[in-house]
Amino acid sequence: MARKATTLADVAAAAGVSLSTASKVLNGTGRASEETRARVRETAERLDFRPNALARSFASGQSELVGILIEDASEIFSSMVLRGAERRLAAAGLATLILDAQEDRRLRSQQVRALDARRVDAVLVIGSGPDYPYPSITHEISCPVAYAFCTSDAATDRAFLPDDRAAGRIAAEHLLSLGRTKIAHITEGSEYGSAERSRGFLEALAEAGLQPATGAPLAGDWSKEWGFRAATELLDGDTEIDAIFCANDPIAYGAFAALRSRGVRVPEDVALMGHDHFLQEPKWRRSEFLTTIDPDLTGLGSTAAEFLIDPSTAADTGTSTITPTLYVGRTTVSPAGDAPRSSTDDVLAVIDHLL
Amino acid sequence: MARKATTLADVAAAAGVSLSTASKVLNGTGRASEETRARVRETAERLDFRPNALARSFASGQSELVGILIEDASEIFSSMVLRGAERRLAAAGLATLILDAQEDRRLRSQQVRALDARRVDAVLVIGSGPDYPYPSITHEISCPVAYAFCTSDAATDRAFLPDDRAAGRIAAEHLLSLGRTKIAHITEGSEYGSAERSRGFLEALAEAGLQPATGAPLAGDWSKEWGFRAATELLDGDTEIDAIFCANDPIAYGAFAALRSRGVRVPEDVALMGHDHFLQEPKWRRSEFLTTIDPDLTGLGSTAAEFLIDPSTAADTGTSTITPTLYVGRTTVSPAGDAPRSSTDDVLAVIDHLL
DNA sequence: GAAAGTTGGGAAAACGCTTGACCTGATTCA
DNA sequence: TGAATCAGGTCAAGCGTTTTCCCAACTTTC
Repeated sequence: MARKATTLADVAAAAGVSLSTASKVLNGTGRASEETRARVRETAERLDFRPNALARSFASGQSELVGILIEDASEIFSSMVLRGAERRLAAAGLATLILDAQEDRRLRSQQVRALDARRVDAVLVIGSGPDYPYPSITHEISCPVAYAFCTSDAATDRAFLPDDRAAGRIAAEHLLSLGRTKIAHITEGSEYGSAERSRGFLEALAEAGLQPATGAPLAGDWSKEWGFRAATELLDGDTEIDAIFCANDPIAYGAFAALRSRGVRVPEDVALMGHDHFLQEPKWRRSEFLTTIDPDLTGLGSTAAEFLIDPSTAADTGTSTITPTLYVGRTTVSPAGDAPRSSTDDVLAVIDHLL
Repeated sequence: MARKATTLADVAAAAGVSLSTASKVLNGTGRASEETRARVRETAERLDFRPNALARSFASGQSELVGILIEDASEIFSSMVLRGAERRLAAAGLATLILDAQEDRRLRSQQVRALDARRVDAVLVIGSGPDYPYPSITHEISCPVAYAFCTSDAATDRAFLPDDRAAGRIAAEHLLSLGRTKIAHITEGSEYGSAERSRGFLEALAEAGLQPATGAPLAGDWSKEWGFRAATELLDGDTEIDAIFCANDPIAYGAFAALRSRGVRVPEDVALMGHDHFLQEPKWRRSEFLTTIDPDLTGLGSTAAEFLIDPSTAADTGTSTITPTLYVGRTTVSPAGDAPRSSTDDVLAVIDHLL
């Protein structure tokens, strides 16, 4: 500990130049002969000069710090956005100050003040999804603000959202491209939630002159239990189906269990797909089992970060969306030829036994 | 944006006092009459004075920022430690600067310099577990450093680890308390890894005059596949067992699948337990299915943070351990009375964790 | 009623760096 | 040859606080 830090003044003195010259050389601003540059650099190195970032920030008015206001960092979706943003910012040499509001309004405004006090260069707000507009903080702080995974309640704020509608379309197009036509849709039923996803799905279906096998989507909640129940009822009913699009992965897993328990072959008899893809993260959970759609939340995070780093990369106002990606797994397309059975197959066997 | 910030000087002038008086009042240092205090405070309030934290830090030498150096924030164990630490620090009004080294040595030392440059008040290193000693950075930076979820390679550094030995003991004691005596132990086999956990387990067993049913623990890796395989072999062999302690939860889930696939009842025929408990986080994954031991990694994080906030709370050198907690689930104790227990629940649990 | 203490408050020196104005000598241009 | 240009540097003014002295005016104390 306690090693009296060497200051720029020390370096300047040791190198026989003025303070300002030393500063300019080390920052690459201003002019200096090649010789002087070298001497200053070498001296700084030799003296193990570590610029005091506090002083620098203070003097230059740039903290090289960006604040991230997140509603709930332990929530899986937000945390993916966070990760994407962090990486991008780190790559740009910006440190991040992450404040978790834990859904507490009072805390939130305190935190805005704290970020303002620390003179962060920019703020990224990570919300709880498209359905929860964030109270705009753009005017409470004097730096650029972007909203990721939420909109702000001020329409002119810069926001980034996943393209849920596209996700729905992609799902429909994938299933249609496989020749499936009797497609069921198990979704969540609140007014918001999966609405856009379903809308996109229905649109694409309609463009192909189709509608869900059940007429309307089956609406419940986001749980695997609901998936299990819905699929079971579907099988017990008399609508014939050859595919199911579930609004999220848990529902799809539940549906899968139901299908298998009735001896329905997936994907041969019924193709199954979900949406989220995060169950396959991190590495230890990776699998190529379920066909699903990845809203690319980390991409969303990095895009939002990119905007803050260099606002010219995007329109500086309004909301833009991130295009999702389809991940094809074994629940819509059978492995080619006699692909080696994975240990997952064992599990499937187990499930069969259990029921 | 751009609201020209009001400075302390503005406040002082408006309140008709000197700069220093204003500063003292607002910080509660120095002396001032009650009347002056009130006036200054009121003026600051009225002018919406937001102290420039950068300047303050610069002047006072205290950044009110603690750096967190984490090896891999996307790794579940470290991230729990991180969460615990963050919460504790936030509660103490300290912001955290989180740097993810992503297991890159060069990056790591850059990051240490970055933290030093920013004059953080303390640094918390979050490692990758007891088996990966972290190269001590204590002398590369002039502030207190604590190591959480790892030791440093300098014995005198302050480190915090989970008490793996105690975890093993607790497991044994739980199973013994249930009257089980033919207990198998499926663990991971590297030299380090689960060694302490197993040691504690074997010790406690020995104290009861027992040893594992199989004589020695079954050693493999950390995967559910290994759990499945080991349990299968166990059932195929001729050692009789009435309980299995698995070194982690994935192994336990694999073992569960194997047991169920053979029609073995859990817990009636064989009691099963694991270790980790994190699969049950976050909320949407919570379940009380598997009996397991929680190493209390968030507690570890907050304890380490506590140490940095107030070093007097603990010895200021050496390693200390965090006591784990037992969570009793349905794999060792049947639900009381005739609680409904559909096998569907089990299946869903399996799907959830294995696929 | 003088010495000693206490209380309220101010002046000014850091803190370490950035930055723009300015200076000097050499080179170029007309 | 004189003016204009330019490279290479230096000077000094901030930046917004904290903090260390120091002072004046009261209060006690003996």
